[in-house]
Amino acid sequence: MSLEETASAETRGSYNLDEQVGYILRLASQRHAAIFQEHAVLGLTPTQFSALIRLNEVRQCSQNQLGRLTSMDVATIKGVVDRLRAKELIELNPDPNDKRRALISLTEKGESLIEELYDMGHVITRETLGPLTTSEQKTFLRLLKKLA
Amino acid sequence: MSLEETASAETRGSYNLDEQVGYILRLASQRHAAIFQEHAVLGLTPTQFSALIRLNEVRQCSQNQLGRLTSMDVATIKGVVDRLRAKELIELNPDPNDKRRALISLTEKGESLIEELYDMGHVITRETLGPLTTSEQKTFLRLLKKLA
DNA sequence: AGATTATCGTTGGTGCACTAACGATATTGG
DNA sequence: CCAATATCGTTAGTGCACCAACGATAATCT
Repeated sequence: MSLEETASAETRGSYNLDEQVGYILRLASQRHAAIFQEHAVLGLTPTQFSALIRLNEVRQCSQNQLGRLTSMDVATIKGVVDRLRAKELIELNPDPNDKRRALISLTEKGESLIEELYDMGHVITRETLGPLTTSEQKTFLRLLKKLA
Repeated sequence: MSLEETASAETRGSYNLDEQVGYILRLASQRHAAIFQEHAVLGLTPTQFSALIRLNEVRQCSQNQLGRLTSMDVATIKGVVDRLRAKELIELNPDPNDKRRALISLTEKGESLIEELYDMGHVITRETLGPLTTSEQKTFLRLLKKLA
């Protein structure tokens, strides 16, 4: 990076973008996404990962329920479910009690992946929080949760 | 939300999604995005906001430079620049010394918006960090920056 | 000077995230 | 019982974020 492109410390204005929580939050998310991608199996994305983990917890639920369990919009969870189905990690069956719903569950292939996902998650978390000491990590997670 | 949809604390598996930094980071980003949108003028998005602030700092630069200054991919900054141009907040002029480049700068309309953007940014930051005490906010920002 | 290498901006593709509207089905309340 | 309301999943649109490939232009290095 050339000198002129180093972020200038407020040469103009009384505002430092580099100190704004929203801006830094985006940078941290970008870094985490990159780390995730490095370790991801089957090209799984963070949202796909979350959906699989939740599905393993609840065993079975509708699409919109899964969205709420993972904090995804109905439109977002639809795309995620579509892609997980394409990867044959989940399957949809009609709900006998509600013709609107489809019950989603893990396939055998999905089931057999869970343990590996746990390991993957731990590695990613460890690497993401790597720049912090153990005690800083605890503090950070505690405060971050308050903002979620 | 019905009881069945309350996130279950690891009924299965040795993994708690709700404690993973990536997952919480996504939630916090979602919350910040919602707060931003509430206060945004002209339908500005966080990335558009960042680009305007940086442009006001450097006065003039190329599209890719602006991308680097705001940590955006070349493809991403292109879309942001396109939309800011459509809003007539920035303008592009050919660089006399480099036929590949276009020099980007704020328009008068963009210029006149900056002070308002500073105010807007402060309000958004304050509300986003609202759940934390002042001392927690400092700690949080310090640790978050380490992860960016 | 000429070939290699780098940078500039564009395009197409994928995925996440939200809004809004829609038809179908369920639930609720008078 | 029937009308109003709610929920389910789908679709279309916008925007951010990344990758990969591309032609054009610049810079570098024999």
